[in-house]
Amino acid sequence: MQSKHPAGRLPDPPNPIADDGDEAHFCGTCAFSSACVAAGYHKPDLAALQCLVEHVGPFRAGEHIFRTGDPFRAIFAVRGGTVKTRMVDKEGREQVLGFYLPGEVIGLNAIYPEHFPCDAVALDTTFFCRFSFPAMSALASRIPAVQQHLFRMLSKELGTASLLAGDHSADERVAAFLMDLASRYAARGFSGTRFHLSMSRGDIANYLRLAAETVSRVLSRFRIQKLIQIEGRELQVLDPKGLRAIGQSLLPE
Amino acid sequence: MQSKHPAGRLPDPPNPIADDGDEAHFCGTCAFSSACVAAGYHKPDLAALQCLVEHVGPFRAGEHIFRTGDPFRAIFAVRGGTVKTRMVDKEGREQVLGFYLPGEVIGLNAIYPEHFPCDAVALDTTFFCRFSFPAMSALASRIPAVQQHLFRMLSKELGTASLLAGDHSADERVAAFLMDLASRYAARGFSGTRFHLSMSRGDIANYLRLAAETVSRVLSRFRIQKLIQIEGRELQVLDPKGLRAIGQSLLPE
DNA sequence: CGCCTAATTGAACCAATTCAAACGCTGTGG
DNA sequence: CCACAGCGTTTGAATTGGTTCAATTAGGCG
Repeated sequence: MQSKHPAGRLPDPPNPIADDGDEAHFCGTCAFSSACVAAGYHKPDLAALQCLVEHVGPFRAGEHIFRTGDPFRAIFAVRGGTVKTRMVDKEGREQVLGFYLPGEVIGLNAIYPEHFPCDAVALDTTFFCRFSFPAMSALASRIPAVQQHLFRMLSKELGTASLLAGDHSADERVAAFLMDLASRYAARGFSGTRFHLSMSRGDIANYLRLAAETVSRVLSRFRIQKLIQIEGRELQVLDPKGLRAIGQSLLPE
Repeated sequence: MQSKHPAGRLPDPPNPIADDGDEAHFCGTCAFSSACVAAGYHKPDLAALQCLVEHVGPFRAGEHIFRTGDPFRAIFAVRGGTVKTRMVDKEGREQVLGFYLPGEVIGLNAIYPEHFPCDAVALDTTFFCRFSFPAMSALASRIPAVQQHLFRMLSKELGTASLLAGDHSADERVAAFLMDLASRYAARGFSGTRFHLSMSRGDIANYLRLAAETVSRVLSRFRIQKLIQIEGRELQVLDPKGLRAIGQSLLPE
């Protein structure tokens, strides 16, 4: 996935969602694939699941998928590209809540308030599967696997605050952030050692509750220490063990 | 887990759950009350809901309701008392994840991993309703209101990270913490201006990512500024508007 | 080419931490 | 009954990691 043309301002989406003809393959990296499988690809249930999905996009860097206060009607699975969610307080200060990679889902935190409590902003060219939530819950009532999948996704997201937890040094936070990204990319079949940072240093810093300058300094230090290779936003993890060791107290296990 | 007499030192709990005879009234402050109401108090569904509930407790200060790694079988609604959830990293450092008051639910973050990812520790004498999660999901499939209620609880908890978000001063954090507690107490019918802090300064500090000394200093300052009255753990909010103003960027609205 | 924004790097500063000491409360044991 | 130990809390003084301010460099695009 991940558009073939990652850079921002292309006149037109390079590869409009072209693989619709091969749903089974397309869904392989989708957040709902396991639910689909559980529902059974050949049962009529699957038709219902397909039915409530809508492919949306492309959105380009800086565009909003939804905005704070928008009425909640659907959740979005990222098919390609990267998204940040953020809140903006009334003084205009931004607070980055998270980054979402292909296969991950945004909008779950809007179920309860029934309005989106945050903005979702594309960091590069992004595509989504849009799932009508009312239709999804109705389906969940009929198909236990779908219900279970929703419960699990929600519960999983509850465990995601860990990168921000605790009083940890800038080094720990940045190392843990990089390894978290790496493992999430790896989990979706991308390289876990070489990837593109779709977000700016400022976004990373904001997310980690650091200053952009601090993130820059830490990354420079990691490079000097041969933990990573980084040029602009192209990252290569040279010493995963070393990074993991630094960020260990913030990472799983 | 959940023995009636959890190894405690008291010969007997002061006020053993005495209101079982009046379920409807008892459930008034319960986290599931709205689901019960939606299910209809007089339908057979309600019987099913009652059926999967088990009253557990008392637990006394310091006792564990569940521990990291315990297999996930149930969620717990706090009936009385206060609970903290926490993680302990391998260096032995504690990380407080949250405090839970009567009417609130713990254990939702264990659905996905299928094991509790944290400890739950009683801060004072606590009682719970224990809901078998398999039974609960089965019921949710049959009763849309129950399913919706679970979705909403999960989603609501996703929005709870806000007190920790952002780079905010100690004053902002503490003020927001106090007002958050106040509003949660008020929402459950307790006083929102006078309440007991069941947790130590150290727990508050850990939760807010501050040092215990800092919390102590801020509280002292707030007292001098006549924002609060505080003696030990007995708190009275004298100037809710003032506190809210200080913590505004961390609080709803 | 030149503008604009992002990123890097250096130096000064500051809020919160750490270190340290004293106080108060509670439970224990002589 | 009182002395003592242990823990939580408060308060003061010194330290520091990260921020802020500032200047420079690099990169993308009209």
